[in-house]
Amino acid sequence: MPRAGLTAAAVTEAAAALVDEVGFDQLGMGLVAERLGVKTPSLYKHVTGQTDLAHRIAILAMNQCADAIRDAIQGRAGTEALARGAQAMRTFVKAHPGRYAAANAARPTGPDDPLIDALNRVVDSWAAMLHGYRIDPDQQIHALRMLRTVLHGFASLEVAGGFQFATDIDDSFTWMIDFIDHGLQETTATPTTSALSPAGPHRA
Amino acid sequence: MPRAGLTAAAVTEAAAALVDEVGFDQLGMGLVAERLGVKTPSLYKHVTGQTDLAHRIAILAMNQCADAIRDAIQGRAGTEALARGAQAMRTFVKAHPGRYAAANAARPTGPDDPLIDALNRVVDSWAAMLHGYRIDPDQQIHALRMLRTVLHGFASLEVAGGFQFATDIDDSFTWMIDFIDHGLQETTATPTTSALSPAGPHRA
DNA sequence: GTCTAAAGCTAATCAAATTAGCCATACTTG
DNA sequence: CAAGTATGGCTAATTTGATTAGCTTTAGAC
Repeated sequence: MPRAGLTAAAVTEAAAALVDEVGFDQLGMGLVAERLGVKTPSLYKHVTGQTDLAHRIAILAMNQCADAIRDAIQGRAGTEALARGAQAMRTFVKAHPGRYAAANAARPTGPDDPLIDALNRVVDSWAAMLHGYRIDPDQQIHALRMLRTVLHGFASLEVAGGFQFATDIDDSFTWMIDFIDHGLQETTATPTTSALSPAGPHRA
Repeated sequence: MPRAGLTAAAVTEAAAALVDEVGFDQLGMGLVAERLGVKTPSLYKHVTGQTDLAHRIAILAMNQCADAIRDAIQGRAGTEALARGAQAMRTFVKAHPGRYAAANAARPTGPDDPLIDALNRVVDSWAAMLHGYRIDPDQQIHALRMLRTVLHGFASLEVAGGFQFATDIDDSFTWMIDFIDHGLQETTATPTTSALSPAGPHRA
């Protein structure tokens, strides 16, 4: 009986492709093994178990996502970087819903978990996109978190089928990014009244 | 041996309390039964299985969430309604992370699934909050989706521990809501350039 | 006071992940 | 090139947890 020549990376890739097709909640060792033309226990020679496998999918996903965003915003800044980066993110998630779900479910196992690096790569991309705007340093962190929130929230809702039967999701997405873009351009502008804090707008 | 006097609702409540404590991914029939002082198979007299139970938790969660928001925005409108509704949402999710996760994982089983009503109740609350702003009818849907995106995204990231070790999450949240509020107030104002669409700002 | 539907229980079944232990393969080294 | 060894993959066994079968007893209806 010939050997399959598997590796941890190969198993992870196969599993990632699987969850993109059938959904992350359908991940199973049996399905992965079948897809690789191998018996289930063989997988344990490459990954320690299903938990480990899911974790590896998450790391793969975040690194691929970070790559996609980096490529999209190459050299651009401000409005254009925001628009392209956001679109790249959304495109990635739509193409790979399963591995994105895996990434959402994953939790770092320790301080030196490679998942942390992968997540940071994505966040760094968002931060790079914000550099084009003249944002008060005190507000940088808030703007960055808003960006994460919006992009993650949209991707998450879309993958989960939250926007049911709607055909104009694309319009809503571009509208939303426009909204953010305009707001960011005015973040350093004249103060008005604040919704939650009596002090003023966009305080830190 | 006396009877426990269970009911589908009681089982669901117990399970919801459980997942809020140990996390939705730790939901198990055994743990729920133990908490109710009953043997595992007894639960099947009230729910058809673990899938059904998770679904019921989701419905409970969304209805409770909708109630909390409704109470928070009682009679208010515009900026104030936005601020209070958003806070109510976040407070609920922080207090009940497990059932919120259940709601995220749930998917309607059909057109008359009560989960749909529950979800709609929440969305209706967001819509009510927007009524205070003078938003172009064509843009209402986009603004509503943005609101969903932001509130879900923030709650989701926070529950998942996405903002690690940060102490000023509250500040970021209020900042973000302020940002949205200001943008919404200007949505009907003078046009500028658009990030993604050549036509103009905030188009439908 | 019986009678019946439903609640809980024990015991059995099933599915899926995981572990144990065996054998063949493919490098490695003399 | 042959022998040695670590590793990949397999079959068989174990474990855990959900689910089902079938029995027994309770609690409300008549």
